[in-house]
Amino acid sequence: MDPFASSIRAALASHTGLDEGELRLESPRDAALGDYAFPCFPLAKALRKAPPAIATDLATGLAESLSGIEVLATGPYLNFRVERGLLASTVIGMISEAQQAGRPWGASDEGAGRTVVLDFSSPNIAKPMSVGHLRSTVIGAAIQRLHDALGYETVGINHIGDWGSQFGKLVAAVNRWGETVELEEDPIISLLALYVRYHEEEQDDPTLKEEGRAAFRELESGEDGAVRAIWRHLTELSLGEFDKLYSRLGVTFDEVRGESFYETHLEGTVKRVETTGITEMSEGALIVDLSETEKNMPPCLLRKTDGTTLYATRDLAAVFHRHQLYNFERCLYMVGSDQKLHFRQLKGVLARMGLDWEQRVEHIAFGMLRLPEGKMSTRAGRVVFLDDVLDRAVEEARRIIAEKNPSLEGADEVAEAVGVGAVVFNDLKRERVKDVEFVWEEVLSFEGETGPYVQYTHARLSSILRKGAEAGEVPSEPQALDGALLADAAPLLMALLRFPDVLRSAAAHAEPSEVVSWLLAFCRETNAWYGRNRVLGQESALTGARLALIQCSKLVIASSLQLIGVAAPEEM
RNA sequence: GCGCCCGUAGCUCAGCUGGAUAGAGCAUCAGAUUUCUAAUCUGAGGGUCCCAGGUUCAAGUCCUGGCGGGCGCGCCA
Repeated sequence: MDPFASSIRAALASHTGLDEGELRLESPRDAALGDYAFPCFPLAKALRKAPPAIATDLATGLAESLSGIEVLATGPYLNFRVERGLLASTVIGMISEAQQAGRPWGASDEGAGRTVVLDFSSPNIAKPMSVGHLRSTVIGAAIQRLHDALGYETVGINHIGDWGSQFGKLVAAVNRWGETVELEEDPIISLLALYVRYHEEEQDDPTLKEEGRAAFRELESGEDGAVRAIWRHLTELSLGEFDKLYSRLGVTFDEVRGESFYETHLEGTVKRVETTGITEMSEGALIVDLSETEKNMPPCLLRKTDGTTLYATRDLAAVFHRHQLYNFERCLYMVGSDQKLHFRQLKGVLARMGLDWEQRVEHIAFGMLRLPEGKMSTRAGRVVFLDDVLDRAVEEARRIIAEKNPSLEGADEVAEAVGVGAVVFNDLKRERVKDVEFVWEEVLSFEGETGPYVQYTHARLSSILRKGAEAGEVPSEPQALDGALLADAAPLLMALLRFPDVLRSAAAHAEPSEVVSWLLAFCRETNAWYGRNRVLGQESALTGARLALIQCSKLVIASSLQLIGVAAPEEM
C-alpha cells in the first residue's frame, strides 16, 4: 500500500539480513528529520557496533539501492526522506486511481469471503432511547462500515430487548389505562408513563401485580391471543420510533431480531450445553461452573430454580444461531463495559464446551456515560433523551448558520447534518474504553476538535474546488502533475499515505476513534496549509497541483466522515 | 473482600509493535480578514506522564506492589 515503506523495508532487509517482518519502521519525532525512521539499536548487539556507527555504515549502502529516497544517518537513527516531487505524484496518483475505480482511498478486498457479525444498538422496547444508547449504535455502525470498506461480508444485527417479565407488566398497564394516554401519538413517552404508573400502583394493588404476572405467563406460553397481540403492537410502535432516530443517524441494520425470537431455541440450547456434560445443579439452579476457566469467575446460570431461563441462556442461543447461520470470522458485541463479566462468562461456557470459535466472539466494550449529577437513571429522572440532544445540536447549528452564513441554501438540511454530526463525532472521538461525562456545553461545542471542524474543513476545500471550476481552474491530471510544486505539503501527503493503515488498524481494533484522531490531525494540517498557500489564481501549474491535492484531501475527508457516520456537506 | 478497566497540561483527550526534545483541543493572553467561508489560522504561558520498585542500550508505553476513580461479583437485562 505504501510503496516507499515497502522499498525501504526491502532494502533494509537485504542490507541487514533481518526479516522484513521484524523491521520496525517508524516516523521521526520531527518531520524535518525525514519521512521514515529506522532505529539502529536492535542491531548493536549482533554487529557489536555502536548504533550511530551502524547508521552511518548502512546509509551509504542503502542510498545506492533506493531511488528517489534520500538516506540520512542522524545519530543512532537512519532517516529516509522521499523526494518531494515523487511523493506528491505518487500519493495523488494512487488516490486518483482508487477514485476512478470507484473505491474510496484505503478500501480493499482483503476481507473478501469472510463474515463479520455485529450486534449493536439493541435498545429495549417501550423505553425511550437515551444518550446512553447512542454509544453502542454509533460505535457499532462505524465498525461495520470499517469492515465493509475492507471487503468483509458484514451482518449488522439489532438485538432488540423485547422479552422479559416487564412486558407482562406493560401489557397489564395498557389493559388498565391504555385509553388514557396518546399511545399512537407519542408511543414511547406514553409507554414510559404507563410503566412508571404501574410501578407506583403495584404495591397497593395485588390484583395489578397478578395481572402483570399472568400476562407474562401467557406471553411465554406462546399462546397467540390478546396479550400477544398487545405485545406485538407495542413492539411495532417502539420500533417505529427507533427507526426515526436511526434514520437521523444514518444507521441501518441487516437484521432486527428481538430476544423473543430465541424463545423457541432455548430448550435446544440448554440441551446442547448439557450434553457436553459441563452443567450441574447448584442451589436448585442449572449452572456451568467457570472457576477453572478464570480464577474467581462466578458460574453462568442457565436456568433459574423455577425452571425459566435467563439473559445468558438467550445470548447463548443467539450466538449458536449466528455461528450456524454465518460461520463468522468475528462476532462483535457492542455493549457497555458494565457487562464485561457477562461476556466473559458467555465465552467461558463456549470454551468449556470445547468450541474453538469461542475466540472469534468479542465483547467490544465501551465506557459508561455519566451525567455530572450522577449515573443515569430513568426512575430518578436523571436521563437525557437522544432526540433532545440531536434537536438541541441542530438548533445550535441553525443559529450559527444564521449568524455566519445567512444566505446558505438548504440551511435546514445543513443544520441537521452539522448538529447530528457533532453529536456522533463527539461520541466516537475518544477511545472506546473511556468513561464519558455528558456535558451539554461539550456536545454543543462546534469549535476545535469537533465534527463541525472537520465538516468545515471539507466545506472549505469544496468551496475552493467549486470556485476554481467557475474560473476554469481545474486540478492537474496525476500524469501531468508537477509534484515538486507541492513540496510544502509533505505532511499532508504523508498523512494521506498512512490512511489505509489507519483504516485497517481501526477495524482490527474495532476502534473508530483511530479514524477520528487521524481526521483531526489531517484537518489541522490541511487548514494550516491552505491558510499559508493561496490556491486559485496562481501560475497555472501551481494552481493545478494545489487543486489536485485539495481534491484528494476532500475526497479522503469525505470518505472518512462517511465511515464514522457523519455527513460531509459541500457548504456550511 | 475479590475481579476487570481507567489514571498524561487548570479541563477534555492523542501518544502506532517499548525508541530522538511527551503532543492536540478547550480555557487564558497576544496577534491575523482589500483576495479561495474567522465553525479558521499564527504565537505565548502551562507537565513529578498517580506513587514506589523492577526489566531493558532505551519505559508515558512492559512486569510487581501500592494509591485514587469507574464497573462488576448466582437465580435482572
